[in-house]
Amino acid sequence: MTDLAQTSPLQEEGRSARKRRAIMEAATGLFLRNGYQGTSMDEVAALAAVSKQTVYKHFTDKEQLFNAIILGAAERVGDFTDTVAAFADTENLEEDLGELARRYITTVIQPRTLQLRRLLIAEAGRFPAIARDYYQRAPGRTIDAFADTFQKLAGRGLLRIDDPSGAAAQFAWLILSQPMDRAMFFADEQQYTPADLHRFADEGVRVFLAAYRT
Amino acid sequence: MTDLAQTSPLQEEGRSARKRRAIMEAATGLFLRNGYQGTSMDEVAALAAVSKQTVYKHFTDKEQLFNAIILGAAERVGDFTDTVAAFADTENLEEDLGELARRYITTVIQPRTLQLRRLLIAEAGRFPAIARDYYQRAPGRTIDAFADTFQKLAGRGLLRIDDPSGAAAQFAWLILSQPMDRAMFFADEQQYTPADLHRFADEGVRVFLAAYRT
Amino acid sequence: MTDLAQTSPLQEEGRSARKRRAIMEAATGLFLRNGYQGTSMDEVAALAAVSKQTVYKHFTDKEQLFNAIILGAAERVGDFTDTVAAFADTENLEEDLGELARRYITTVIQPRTLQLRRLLIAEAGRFPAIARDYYQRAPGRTIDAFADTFQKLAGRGLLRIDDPSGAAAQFAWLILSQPMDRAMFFADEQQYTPADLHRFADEGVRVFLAAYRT
Amino acid sequence: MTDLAQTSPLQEEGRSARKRRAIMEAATGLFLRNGYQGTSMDEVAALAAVSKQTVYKHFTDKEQLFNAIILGAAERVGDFTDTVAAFADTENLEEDLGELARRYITTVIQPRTLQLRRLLIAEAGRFPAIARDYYQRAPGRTIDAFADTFQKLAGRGLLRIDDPSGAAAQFAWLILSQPMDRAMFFADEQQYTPADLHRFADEGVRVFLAAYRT
DNA sequence: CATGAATGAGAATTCATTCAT
DNA sequence: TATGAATGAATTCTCATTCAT
Repeated sequence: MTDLAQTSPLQEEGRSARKRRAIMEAATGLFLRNGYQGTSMDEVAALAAVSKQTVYKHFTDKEQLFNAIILGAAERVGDFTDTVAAFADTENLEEDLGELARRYITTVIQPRTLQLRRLLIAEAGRFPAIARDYYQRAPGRTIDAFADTFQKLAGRGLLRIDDPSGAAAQFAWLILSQPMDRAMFFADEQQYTPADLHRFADEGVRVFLAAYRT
Repeated sequence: MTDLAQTSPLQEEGRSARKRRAIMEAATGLFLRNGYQGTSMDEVAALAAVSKQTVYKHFTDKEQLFNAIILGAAERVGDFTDTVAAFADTENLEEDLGELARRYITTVIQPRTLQLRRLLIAEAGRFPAIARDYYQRAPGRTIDAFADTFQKLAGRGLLRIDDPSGAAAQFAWLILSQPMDRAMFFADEQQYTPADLHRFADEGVRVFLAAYRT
Repeated sequence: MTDLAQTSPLQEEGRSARKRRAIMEAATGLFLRNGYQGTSMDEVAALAAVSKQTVYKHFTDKEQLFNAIILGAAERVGDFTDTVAAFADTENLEEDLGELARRYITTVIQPRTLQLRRLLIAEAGRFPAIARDYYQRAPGRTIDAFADTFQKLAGRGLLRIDDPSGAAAQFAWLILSQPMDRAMFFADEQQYTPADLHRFADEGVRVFLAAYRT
Repeated sequence: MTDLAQTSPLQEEGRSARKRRAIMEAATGLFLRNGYQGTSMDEVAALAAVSKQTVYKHFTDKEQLFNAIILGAAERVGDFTDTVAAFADTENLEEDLGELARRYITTVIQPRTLQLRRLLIAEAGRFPAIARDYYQRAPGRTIDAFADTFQKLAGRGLLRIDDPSGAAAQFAWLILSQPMDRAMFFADEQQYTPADLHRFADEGVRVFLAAYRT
């Protein structure tokens, strides 16, 4: 009876939606690990424990499945813009920026995000539109948020900045580049401890403030 | 032996070596453009204008061919270490570092290098050893050279640096990150003019010196 | 029964019969356009807006569905026998035969009829029984009617005919062959205007009468 | 040694050409019997006793194979134009035209030709270009030859003809229609004896001459 | 040694038909 | 009764690799 209840029509999520979710989860894992060409529809169906037909009924073809997977994964990438915007009101520039940087790098340098990034770079030739899309959203949106915030801080006389966008990009990469670059080339291994990441954040903030603080 | 002598007695490079080169050139282009799985041995043979058997005579299998291609392409990536080392004797820190940065970014941000980088990131899961190898050499070696040079400059009292490796990495990425990141996601399009690149170099140098100059 | 009554007590045609009709209409169009193998049960169900199960409830399998479609379409092919029989009483042989021929060709050379003919020829190997059946009815029945009528006209001394069946077949094909043949090979295009068809009819009648009129 | 001689390089036809012929023969039989969709590339390879790869190396895809088969089969359809042209000099109109008609129907009403015709009609929707092509050549070319010859005979005062093309078409179909039509709907069975065919020819000639002889 | 053919598997996709709900 | 899912095979086409000539 309990078992039956799970599949009963009273559930909010129907059989169909459940299967669709199973397919997406399976495909996400496989695409992220093995890439587009390295993932077969058979594998997806098997891992999702559905028939190939069901996969094809939910997603017209492999390309559409890939698209859906990427969009889904990209959505789940944490949104950091609000946090960045809030920082514009800081009363303690150095400390708050340090804290922001630490949270930023900790958010971005996560296995899922890095795998997604690697996958998109790998498939940029085959799926230019998807790559472009992702590029503009992550970390593009966050960098834009930084640019806005830096401009406000410049308005408050706390920073001296000519080109907020350029400065924001410099800030972001000062913090992220080293672990990100390493992660791109080391697919499987564990990468960095939180302490490591904090150090990158702190060093990046130090350099940034040396150049841009009034 | 007599037979062979008849066919190419005067050639400096035997038929075999010539064909090997043809195969490598064909495979390099194809792998860089289409990736590992996107390149078939048939295509390689056809583009090199040799038979498939010849390909397999020279390279045991597709994996070995890929290895050879990557090593070959990586070697051809410009060596910048001497230039960096020479800079340790500078009499004009700001100007010379600016010039160095401009040459650095111009060297690195080249289609071939970028394609190679994308390819390696794409195949990092399938070929961890190759990716690791490349990571440590390029831009690793150049960054090491920067680290050495920055330490010498610190010794000469021109810079104030605790962690030369970290500072070198920051320097490199301050300059390269933005165009590099963009290039990773935009496979085909033209990317940046020399003037654009110079601006990245100049801005990077400015920030770096603000943080590290005595 | 009570339950059923609730769902459609007033309908003349039950839900079931309506769906059956929808399936047949959908299948007819698809089979005629795309052939037997070119039509999938999925398409049929989708176009008829019913579930596949419903299709299978009404028609055991694809073959039976095809059979039903052909029979239905063949029935709808215009019956010309009465018109032909009436002509036996003509008082004006040449003129009435011309008129008859014009109506004959106009009736036969119609998209639906031609598509059906092409379909049956295409599937004659797979469905010999159906093809045989259709062959004997259309235009077989009409030709038989012509044979009867020609014999009567011979009895009235208006024609001189030894083999009424043969003469009837000659008459029919003298009129139909050219546009029919063309239509078989040109699946999509518009074929002939009414004026064209009338010319074929007139020319056919002229030749026929030259050979068979007393 | 005898066996080896068959495959020696001294043969005019190389291995490759031999395989190509084997594939075409196999495919011709299968396509003619089972149609385009009813024939699988696996079957073709198996019947030709070659690997699927070999099939695909000779013919890019199924469509191209089909094209080649049709062209080959259409070429082998007997050319009747010379015979028809020679008839323009006849000294014995009725007898020679009868003889010509008998040879004509005997040539056309042959299993291979009929199968090819049925196949082309079946696939006219999928391959309009091929169907059009065939239509214009066979029996189009022969009918054109009849038209030329009839015109010459009219010039010699032996026939009275306004529209040579129309008369030629009438002539051809007067002779062919009945067995052709039957053959289209009866895919497998034996159809007509030579005597039957001669009767169709004679009757057709009789009617034609009644209408067109001076 | 090098070319064409073969192998044997695997990929994407589709189909007719049948369960289970 | 009718819907979505499942089944299981088939189809077109490609691939890496290996023989045979």
